[in-house]
Amino acid sequence: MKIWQAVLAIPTGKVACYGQVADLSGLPGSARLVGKVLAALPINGQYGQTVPWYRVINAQGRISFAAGSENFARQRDLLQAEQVLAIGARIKLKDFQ
DNA sequence: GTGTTGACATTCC
DNA sequence: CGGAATGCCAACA
Repeated sequence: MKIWQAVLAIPTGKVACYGQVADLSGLPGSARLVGKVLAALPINGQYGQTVPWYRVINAQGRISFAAGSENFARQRDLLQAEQVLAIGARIKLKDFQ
């Protein structure tokens, strides 16, 4: 199972932290991989589907991008569109994992 | 085949 | 609560 495949496995309306994605990929403890791979891999459906990279957040329930960056805003919007409520900059992992 | 690169997690102050 | 230090391995040139 590749990283991006694990990301594809995240159901709509839910989120996963990097550690969970790494675990699903069979790589526990390799959370950095996830970020690296997400940055390098298809954001544009090159594997036949769009990779929901925006459903992947860090263990603190926050977006990994710098607040105020365009990617941050885009991810936050996409998550809201999936009914993932964010309190301030925090997402309720407890309710969405 | 080798080396570099990270969108992090976890633990320990 | 937060900051620092460490480990991790796939993707890419």
